[in-house]
Amino acid sequence: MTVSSIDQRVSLAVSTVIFALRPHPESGLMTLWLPLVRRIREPYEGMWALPGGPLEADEDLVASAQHTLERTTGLAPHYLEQLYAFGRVDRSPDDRVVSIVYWALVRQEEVARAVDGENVEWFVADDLPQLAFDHAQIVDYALARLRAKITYTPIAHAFLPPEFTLADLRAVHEAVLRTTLDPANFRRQALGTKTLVPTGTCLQGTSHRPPALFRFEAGAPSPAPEEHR
Amino acid sequence: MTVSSIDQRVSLAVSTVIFALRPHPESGLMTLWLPLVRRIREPYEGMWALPGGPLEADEDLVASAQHTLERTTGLAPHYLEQLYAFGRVDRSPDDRVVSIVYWALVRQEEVARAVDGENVEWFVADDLPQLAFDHAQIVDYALARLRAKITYTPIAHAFLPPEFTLADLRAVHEAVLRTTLDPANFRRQALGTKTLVPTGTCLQGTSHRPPALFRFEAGAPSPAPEEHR
DNA sequence: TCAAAAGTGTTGGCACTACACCCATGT
DNA sequence: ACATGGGTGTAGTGCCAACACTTTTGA
Repeated sequence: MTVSSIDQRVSLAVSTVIFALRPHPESGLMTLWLPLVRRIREPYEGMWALPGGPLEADEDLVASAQHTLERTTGLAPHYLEQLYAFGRVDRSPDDRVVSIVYWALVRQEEVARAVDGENVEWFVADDLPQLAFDHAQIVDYALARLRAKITYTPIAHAFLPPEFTLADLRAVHEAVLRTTLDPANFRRQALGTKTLVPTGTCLQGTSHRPPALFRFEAGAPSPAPEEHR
Repeated sequence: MTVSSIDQRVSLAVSTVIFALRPHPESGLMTLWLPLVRRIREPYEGMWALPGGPLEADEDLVASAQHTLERTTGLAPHYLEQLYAFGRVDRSPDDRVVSIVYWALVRQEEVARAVDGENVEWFVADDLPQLAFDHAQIVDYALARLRAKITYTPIAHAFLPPEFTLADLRAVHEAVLRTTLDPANFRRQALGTKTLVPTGTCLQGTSHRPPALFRFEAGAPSPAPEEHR
C-alpha cells in the first residue's frame, strides 16, 4: 500500500445538531426543526450539512459547540450535550476528519431571524434533504437520543420560556415524541419529578379556567462529565 | 495573547477502560478490575494511566480501541462501546490532546498472563492509585456507565463463557453492582428479557440440584452508531 | 348557560419485592 | 437423612394508563 500525497494527519471538527420547535408548514402542528448550512466548497459543495468547524487549539469542546451555535442561530443554548464522536476512516472523501458532535436545544422565539439568511436554513427534522458526509446518520442518532432522553429527564423546559403552564410542557413532549399524551397523567408525572415549582400566579385571558404557571428548578445534575458551563 | 512556541495542533488519542472480574485480594469476593499502564515519559512519568495511543490516520476509532486492547490484554473484547470524548484544554500540560475513550468488557480467564508484565498491571477498579491526566474522572464515569447499563441491557454475559448458569449471571450482576440480589426475582427478570436460550443441558457435579445452562442470544441491537464490528 | 381546558379521583393491570415452599443432587 | 442451592408459587405494594368527574374561567 502506497502512502498517498494526502495529508497524513487526522483533523478534528466539532459539529452541533441544533433543535428548535416551530409549527409544521402543512399540518401546523408543532414539530422539531434544525438549521443546516450549505457547503460552499468541496467535498459535497452545495449540499446541506450540520453547522460546525475545526476545533481550535485553545478552545474547549463545549466552547466550540457554543461558538457554532452562536454563529448559526445568534444565541446561547438552553441545553447542550455531547452526542457522540464519529470517526470512520471513509466518512469524508480524501481527508480524515473525526467529528465530535453535540446536540442542543434552543427556543425558536429567540432565534435571530437575521442570521437565517445566506447559507443557513431551517428544516423539519424528520424531513431533511440529502445531507453531506454521514450527517444524516448523525441527525437520526441525535433525534433518537432526544426522544429517549425527554422521557426520563426534564429537558423539555429548554424549549420553553422561564415560566410556562403544564399544557405548554405537555405540548413540547407531544411535539418531540409525535404523540398525544393524557393531560391528567402527564400532570401527575411531571409534578412527580419535583423539578417544577409553582410560581403562584396563573396565566390570564384564556377563555377557560386559568392554568397555573411553573418555573423549572434544577434537580440533581447528570453524571455527564465536563459539561459544567 | 501571544502565540506560544508550543505545538498549535490538536492531537487525538483513543484510550480504553478495560473491565474484568476477578476475586478481591482480601475479601475474596468478585470485583471489577482494570489494567493500567505505567507512563514511561513526561508528563506524569512513572504514574499509572489508561491504555491508549494516538489515532492513526488509516484506523477507525473502534479499531484503535481494539488494538489498544489487544496490546494490553492480548485479546479481543466481548463488549466495546464509546464512552465519551474528553477535550478540556488543560487536561494535559503543555500540549493539547483530545481523547476519545472507549470502555470494554473482557473475560478474566482469557487474559494472557504474559502480557501482565513490565508496564501493565491490573488494579481493583474502586481502589486505584493516583492516575495521570483526568483519567480518574474518566474511570469514574466508565464505572457509572457500566453500573447503569448492566441494569437495563444484557451486557453481563460479556464477562461469562458462552454457556453459563443463572447463578453465574447473577454473580456478575452482584459483583458489578456490589449488592446481593434475590435469586428468584433475578431469574424471572433475566428470563423476561428474552435474551437467554436454554441449552437443554445442565451443569453436573454440584453437590446440589444441577442448574440449567443458558446461552446468550442477541436481541434487538442498540441504536448506537458505528459500532458494527 | 355553555364550551373548553384545568385539575382531581378512581379503577384495573402490570411489574417488582419479599419470602414461603418444593425439587434434585452429592455427601 | 440432610445440607445446598435450583427453581416455582404467591401475597403485598407501588406505578401507570384510562377515563369519569368536578372546577373555573370567557363568551
